Amino acid sequence: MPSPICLFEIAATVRAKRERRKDARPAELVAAALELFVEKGFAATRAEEVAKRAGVSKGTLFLYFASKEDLFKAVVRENISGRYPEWNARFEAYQGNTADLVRLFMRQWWADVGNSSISGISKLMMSEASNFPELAAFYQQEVIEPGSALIRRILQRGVDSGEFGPIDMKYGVYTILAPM
Amino acid sequence: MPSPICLFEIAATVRAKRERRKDARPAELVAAALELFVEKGFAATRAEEVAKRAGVSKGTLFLYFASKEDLFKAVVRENISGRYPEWNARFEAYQGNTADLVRLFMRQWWADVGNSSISGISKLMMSEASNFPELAAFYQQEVIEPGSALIRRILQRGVDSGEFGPIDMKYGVYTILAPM
DNA sequence: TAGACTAATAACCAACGAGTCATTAACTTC
DNA sequence: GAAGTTAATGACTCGTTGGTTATTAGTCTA
Repeated sequence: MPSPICLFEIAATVRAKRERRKDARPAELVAAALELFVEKGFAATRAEEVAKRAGVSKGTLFLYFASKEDLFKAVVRENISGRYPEWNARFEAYQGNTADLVRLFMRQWWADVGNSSISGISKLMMSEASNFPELAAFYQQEVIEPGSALIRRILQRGVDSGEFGPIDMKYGVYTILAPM
Repeated sequence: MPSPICLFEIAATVRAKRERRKDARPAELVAAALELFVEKGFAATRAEEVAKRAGVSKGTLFLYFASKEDLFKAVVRENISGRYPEWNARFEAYQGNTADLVRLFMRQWWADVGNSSISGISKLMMSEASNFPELAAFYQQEVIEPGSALIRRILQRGVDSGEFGPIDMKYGVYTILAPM
């Protein structure tokens, strides 16, 4: 008697059970977590659900991430703060005038973050920060501060080159950051 | 030896323990719940916390409300849908031109809802609707639909009296509702 | 193919929070 | 002030979820 056909196995994306793919798991888990966190919020997302969407068991999730908060941090690093080095490098290398640089920067941000599901992460932090002070502090120091610093350096460049008048840096940074 | 002074009893608002105030409890619980729901969201707010802020035990909360969702519904009724009858009556009684009525209506809404913590409830529903379909349906039918109906009647009045051109009602309602 | 190594799992545990209920004590009535 | 009524409590249950671990089974080497 032939073994019965499992409908799930027809889907191209389906994989055998208990497959060992150590190097692919973290990225897949982070991707699943991003989707679910944005969709339902951090607190409302169940660890087991993330695991299921990534095609593994809950135990496997905790094999790669020490806690749910740790998983969240990985999502942020992978999608936001991990991009700062590249952005910083691009800023250092830039040759044109600063007004164009500001425009370039904001377009880049929109393409990489604002226009995708990643922007949901910032909204998330806004509403859940009070319930997860640990994560709020992490986000502040890993995302907000480096981002502000980059903007400040760009503005300072404009001031130094005489393109911009002397700006109050604090307000200048907020002016750029607010629409984001 | 005189009994020691309890600092808490100095505050004017503090009340004796186990006070029996059946008629005041529901309103106090609803007020506490509104604060906390807006502050932390529905799911993240603990029933016991609401009770504590209202100065009663958790058991007392469930003496007056069958469930946490029921408490939420009471908050919505008390602060939003409960005001529709008055608003409807004011609309029926209104004598002037419809453009002014629209302005009046929006100012009223801003004064009663938009400008206070109650507007937090709508934001709340937006983000938590997917996790609490029961509440989403309630909100839709108790708040959104009557609200839309009222706006529609106001616009229809303008069309009937010849003040407004023939509007597509669906878009007209959204145009008013969106900024709210 | 036997055996070592380890990725993956599923059963398990502890903490927490919604909702319940037997008990307590504040009022009312006689 | 004794007895009856009921508002209020806090200790309890039960389901859920973050996190752990003993066991299972792929993979690699000899």
